[in-house]
Amino acid sequence: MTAMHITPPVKGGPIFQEIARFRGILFDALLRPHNLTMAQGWALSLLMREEGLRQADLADRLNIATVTTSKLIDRLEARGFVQRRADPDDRRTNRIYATDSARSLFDTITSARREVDAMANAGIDADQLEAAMTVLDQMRRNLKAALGDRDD
Amino acid sequence: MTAMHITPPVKGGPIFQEIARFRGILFDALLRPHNLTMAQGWALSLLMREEGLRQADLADRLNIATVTTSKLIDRLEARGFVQRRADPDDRRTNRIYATDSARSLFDTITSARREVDAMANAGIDADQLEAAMTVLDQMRRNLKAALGDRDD
DNA sequence: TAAATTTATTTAGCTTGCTCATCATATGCA
DNA sequence: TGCATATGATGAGCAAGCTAAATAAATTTA
Repeated sequence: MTAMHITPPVKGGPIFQEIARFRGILFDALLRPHNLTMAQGWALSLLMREEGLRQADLADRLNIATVTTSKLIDRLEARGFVQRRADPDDRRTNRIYATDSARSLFDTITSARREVDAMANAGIDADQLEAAMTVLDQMRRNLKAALGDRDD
Repeated sequence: MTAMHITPPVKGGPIFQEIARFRGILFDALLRPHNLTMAQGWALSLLMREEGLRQADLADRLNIATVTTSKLIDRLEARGFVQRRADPDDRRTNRIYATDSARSLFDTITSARREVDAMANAGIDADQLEAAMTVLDQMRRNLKAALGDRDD
């Protein structure tokens, strides 16, 4: 008989997808009462710190495609959290500004993030967590580089 | 004057979302020539190992909502990778079977996963990687528990 | 047995994200 | 100056998730 082949439990598995998804569900649930989502929260956090970003800048900061910012800003604008203003020096460009209504949610967003982190990191040693985050940061850089190498 | 408050670079940041998304883009690009996506690949991998899973079983294994499996299986079926068969003992239930066409892609899926892992893990010490994965596994369990606690 | 509850799947509708393609405007080079 | 190329935003269309709600069938309980 041939060597028994026990299929291993799919080494890496979709663990990154799962963690991201679980975090998103919890985050969204916390923000939902404020008519906000996690993705919108990340975008607003940025826009509160950097006034008048262009959509392309925002895409760059969030590591998403520029086309994705279009509809994201549509929704933020529809909810009254941002304004698009024409750039006086470049007629192609929009400058995005967070409204006061958005700013009033800053603490909400921050504490939702802390809450999700607390749930995720429960029972994990601080040093091990720190080391793991360092590894994750390297992964992100590796993957981003791999994405860049695709077309350029 | 009050203590200067320098906004920190958003501690955790959306690093989990970014890694998951980057991995997905690379994975999808590798599988695209075979008319397959990452999510479909994970599902097929499972269905090849466990014949005749119900849709709810599949959802459970993949940690996705049962409603999500519905359309996922629609697409897999449309591509000829799976078949839905009626369960003879329970008329509510579908049993899902991977086709030969799907089975012929097993190696493709496996090597795509290896390729993405290789890109992500480049230059990372094996022990550190192992330790990080252990931390991630704990995070996943924590988050899944937190999700379960929401309604139950 | 009949009614109430649970379970499996699906439909409807939303959000996020992608690729591919388009349009308008800037910029750079001959 | 004038054309070619690059850039900023958007539109169309698809995939994968979700929540909420509907339907049908099975199971439990009164």
